[in-house]
Amino acid sequence: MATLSDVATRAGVSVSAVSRVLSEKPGVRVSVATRQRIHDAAKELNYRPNFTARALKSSRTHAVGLVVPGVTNAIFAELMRGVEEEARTKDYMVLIASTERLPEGEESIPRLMGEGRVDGVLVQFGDHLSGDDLRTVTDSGLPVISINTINPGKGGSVRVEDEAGMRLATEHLIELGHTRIGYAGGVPTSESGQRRLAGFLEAMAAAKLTVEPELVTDFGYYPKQGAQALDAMAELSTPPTAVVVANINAAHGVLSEARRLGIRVPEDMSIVAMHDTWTAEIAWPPLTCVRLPLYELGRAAMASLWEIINSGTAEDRVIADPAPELIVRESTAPPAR
Amino acid sequence: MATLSDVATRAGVSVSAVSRVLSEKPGVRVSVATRQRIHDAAKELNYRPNFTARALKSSRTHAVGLVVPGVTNAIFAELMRGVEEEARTKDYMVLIASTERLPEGEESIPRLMGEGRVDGVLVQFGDHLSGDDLRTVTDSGLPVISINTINPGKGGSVRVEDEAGMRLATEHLIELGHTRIGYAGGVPTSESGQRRLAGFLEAMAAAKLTVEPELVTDFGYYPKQGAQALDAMAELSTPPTAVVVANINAAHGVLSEARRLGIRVPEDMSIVAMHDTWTAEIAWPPLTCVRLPLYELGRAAMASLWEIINSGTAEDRVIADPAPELIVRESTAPPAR
DNA sequence: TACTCGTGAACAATCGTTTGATCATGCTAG
DNA sequence: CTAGCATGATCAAACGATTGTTCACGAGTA
Repeated sequence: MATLSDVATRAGVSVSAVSRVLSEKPGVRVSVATRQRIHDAAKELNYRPNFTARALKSSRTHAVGLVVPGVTNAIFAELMRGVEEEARTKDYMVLIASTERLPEGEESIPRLMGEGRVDGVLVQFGDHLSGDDLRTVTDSGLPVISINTINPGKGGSVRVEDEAGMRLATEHLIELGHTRIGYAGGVPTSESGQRRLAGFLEAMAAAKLTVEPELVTDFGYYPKQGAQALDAMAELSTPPTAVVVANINAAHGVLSEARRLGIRVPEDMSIVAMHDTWTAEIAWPPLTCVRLPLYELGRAAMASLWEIINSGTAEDRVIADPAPELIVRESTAPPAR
Repeated sequence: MATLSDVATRAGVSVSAVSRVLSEKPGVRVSVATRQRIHDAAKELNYRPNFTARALKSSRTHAVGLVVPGVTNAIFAELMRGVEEEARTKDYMVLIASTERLPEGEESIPRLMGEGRVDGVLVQFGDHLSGDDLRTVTDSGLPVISINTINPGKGGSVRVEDEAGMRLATEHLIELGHTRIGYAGGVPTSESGQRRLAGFLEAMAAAKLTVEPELVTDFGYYPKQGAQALDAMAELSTPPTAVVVANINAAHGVLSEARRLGIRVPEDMSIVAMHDTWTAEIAWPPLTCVRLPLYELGRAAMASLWEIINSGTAEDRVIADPAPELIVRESTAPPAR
């Protein structure tokens, strides 16, 4: 690896001259001739600025951390793609820190943040939003953008229109003629989970439909928990004719469980799910979903983080463009009647 | 952020004393009392070594790059989970670099590697293994482990038993009684693609079955290309009664296309796919798959990279434990007869 | 001629750690 | 009583880049 001083020697100038020329700051006084020699030398040696040195001097690493509950799900993938792409335009790199399967007493989050490895952090706590973790993150003093959760401390947040999305999903079922509608939600402590439930309740109320407590579950966002939710509803004396599932991963669980129980979808029961990932299309029946702009959420999150890094200002943003959209596939139909 | 010299001041000793004590090198001569004071001071100030400074001095960043074709697929997720977990045990961080949607002339790979950001790189080029990219990577002088491709230059590689896996899949269909078996493969330039095809051909040969060229396609590993493959086979005068699909993502495409064309799986056609991800279970019918140890592949890749970083030795490894395993679900059945 | 001023470039300190070299001290041995 | 030595700690030079300050030189002005 060629260093600045290698280039300097080859060009016959001082290190500082090289630094100034190559960093292209406005207002540097260097003659055209030297400038040229420096550029030539740099090219010949294939010079690349050493990132660690630069980071040490400037205390900017040009890297951000992305803390997510797990990497093996399509929702995360969409989000991450957005983050990655925006990061690229900002000349940033993304370090993934998954909180999945963290061994007890694991230190990776504090370490990621405390050692000056990153300029800021994007946090999406999933169902298991641990108070401790959250505090570690916000207390670190690093710029933080929290995804789908209003940041309790300082720091901005970015989220999607969960309520509107949920309303869309619920209204779709109502329009189809369903009146006995179940809700399979996430754990109640999660903020976005609360917003989704609110959206469901609003839509039901607007249609003057009653919501029986036994039809509202909150097991969680994973396939197994979706299955659990369906089990709970199936054993009721009169099960719902349609279920709104607050997360597509859980919806996949609902689907397999329905198959196991001999419940036909959509003939016996309609299913509509939150989030539209590519897995919705490969499911059977293909899932009717509400598409939330996850990719855009990722981009916005990274953009906000960049802003707060560079200007110190944190804002809470709601990503409303594109608006939540209902994608009708084959898991919903009018009630059997 | 407290620095070494902050700690030194508080403990009333020199910076070097602190450094030596905290880095716990064997054979440092420091009195118990001083040692104690240093530890106390460090704790009180919540000292954490600055990563950039350390990296600059030691030219070790304790980070590795993971270059993958794309992040939005379950195969990658498995792999990455393995890499991540192994990295954690080695006290390393993982930087993701996706080659997906790289704008023309994008420099992110050379930059990732050339600027001393990472100590080594894990590369998995997918279908689009670009010669240039590969060269950039191997020429950089950085430790490199290539995943599923024997490294053309120096540097180790790590792969799974593609042939054996493919044989397993093919034999399953043969045992079910199929004789006219199609093969939907990846692009022919990929090494693992060649190995898979070889495995298929071996199994067919061993059973003394003929392989008609028109039944062997090589469109690629993505859903759309799987669909293409099925289209090509469906328009033959006598389509195959079973198809081996060299990648589960492509198999999902095959499945939807089959539905579109009115081909029932497995009644009209059996499908067996390579790779067993969670999406196999949510598909309809659930896909019969061959499970390759992708998670273990990830771990092994990271472990190998770590070795080459620390000892300079590169080895080519084949991950054979656990062995490829056939997971029979509902996409395969005896031929219609 | 002496002075100022603008220009182009070099000097040198700094970021936080690591680490070989050095030094002060008290003790043992000759 | 002093040379020799182990011990415990400090000094100081890096690592590679950035950046405020200084310097040398020639042109322009009084």
